[in-house]
Amino acid sequence: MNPASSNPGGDAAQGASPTFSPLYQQIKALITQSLQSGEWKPGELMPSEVELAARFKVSQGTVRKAIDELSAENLVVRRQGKGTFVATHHEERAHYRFLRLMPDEGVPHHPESRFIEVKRIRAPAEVARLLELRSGDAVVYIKRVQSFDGVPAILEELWLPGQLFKGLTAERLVEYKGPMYGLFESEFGTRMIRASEKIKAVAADPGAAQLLGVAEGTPLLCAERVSFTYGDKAVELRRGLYLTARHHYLSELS
Amino acid sequence: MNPASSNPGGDAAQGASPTFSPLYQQIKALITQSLQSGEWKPGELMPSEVELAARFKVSQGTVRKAIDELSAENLVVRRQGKGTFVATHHEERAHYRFLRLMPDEGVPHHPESRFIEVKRIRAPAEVARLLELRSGDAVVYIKRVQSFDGVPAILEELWLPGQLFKGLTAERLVEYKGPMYGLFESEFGTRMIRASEKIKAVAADPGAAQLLGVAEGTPLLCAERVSFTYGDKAVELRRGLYLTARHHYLSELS
DNA sequence: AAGTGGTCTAGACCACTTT
DNA sequence: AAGTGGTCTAGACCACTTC
Repeated sequence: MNPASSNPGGDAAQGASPTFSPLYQQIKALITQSLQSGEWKPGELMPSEVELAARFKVSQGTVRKAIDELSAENLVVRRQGKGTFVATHHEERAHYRFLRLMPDEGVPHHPESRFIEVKRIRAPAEVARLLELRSGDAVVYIKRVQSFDGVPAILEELWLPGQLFKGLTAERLVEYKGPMYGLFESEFGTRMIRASEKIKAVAADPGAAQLLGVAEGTPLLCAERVSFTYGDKAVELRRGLYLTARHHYLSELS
Repeated sequence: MNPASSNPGGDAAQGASPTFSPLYQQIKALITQSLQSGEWKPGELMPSEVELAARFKVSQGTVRKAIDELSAENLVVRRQGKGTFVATHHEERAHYRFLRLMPDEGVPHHPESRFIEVKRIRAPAEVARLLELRSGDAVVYIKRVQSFDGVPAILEELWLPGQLFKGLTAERLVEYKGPMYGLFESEFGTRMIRASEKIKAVAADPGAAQLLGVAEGTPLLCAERVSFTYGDKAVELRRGLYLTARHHYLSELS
């Protein structure tokens, strides 16, 4: 009678794929598609649960469970009495999800950037492999130093798929205020959803030592990050060297 | 009519506290108490949702939501068709939740331990502060080296509240096979629920260099961990020095 | 007053496991 | 066949926000 009871037969418009999934997972996938396609933009209010339930012809409870998971994955933000909003990098609370370097004392705050180099190059083999590109594809290369209160603490290199970041120039980076992920989201339509970091301890080479203002051989924390957007697509490679004299990398094991 | 509708008045046996919480949160707290008290032990099967619903006089859906959260926090494990089990450190899948050092190549596996020192001491001020003890309280101090395939990679020091780990000796540690957290859980009734790590890069001092078989000054990753049991009570301080030549610390940002 | 997400209930059926 | 967790629905009421 109701549409959901036909679920076991596979009622969704997903084509005749051999995999079945619960209704709420199918709804979640459909909502994710709308997020990815930009039907609702970052920061915007999404349709209410009741509207979505009507649109997908399922009960509100099913939509609710789908949105529950999207909320847990930080793709959307629920606000009681107001509605559900598309998550955005343009808010304080989102900033520290990807910035794990904390001061040993005092409250966290944002570093200032100084860009050393911004250019377009052909992807080296290693970069291409991690970004799932072909070796030689165009990538944007960025090198910058970040400082807290004028004291350098982070030396960072980034590689971004040239395809996705066509108009990215040094000027845009310099004039933009706020975290880079905000720029990527607003200007290039690419939102970072999650990331994975591999961390090592290394000795500062001459170049890093000079830029960070420390002695050659100083132990630095090296974090290699691969960031993913919708559909687990890799869209950023980042290698950061962190000076941990007065800061630490915070990792919550839960 | 039904017991839940009296919720807004505060129906639970929590005393006349000024804070109100949803019914499922109260149920969650009651279940957590039973877990903490050992009414159901690690690895054991818990009562079914239907039984718990009857016991607490709420609907199955409310118990379900409570257990959903406990499951998300890794306090319990659900298995369809079988039931809900109390989480335990005695299973492969639980081991890598607190062991983040991964080999750069190949599949993760467990290190072998060699204990350097095990003794009872008075807590230094810094240790006491982090473990929320009084300075001078008894603590168990452990120092060990861990190796992968015979190659040293981790130098670790631990401080544990003496109160909680009364019978902990070097012999117990040496004869016990498997992760220390399994020993703590089975023999001392203390389960680690979550932990917080502060990570820095440091230079190997003479002692560390000798034990890890590297040159003095070699960059090492230093992870200072505070672990918590039920009720967010700190019960372990651990300082690990990791050799990251062939391994890395894995951090998922999500 | 109206709309939103948040909680709670009750009942149905499904998928999986064990007896 | 019986029991378990997993999904789905429908309806009620609450807390919060806005008009």
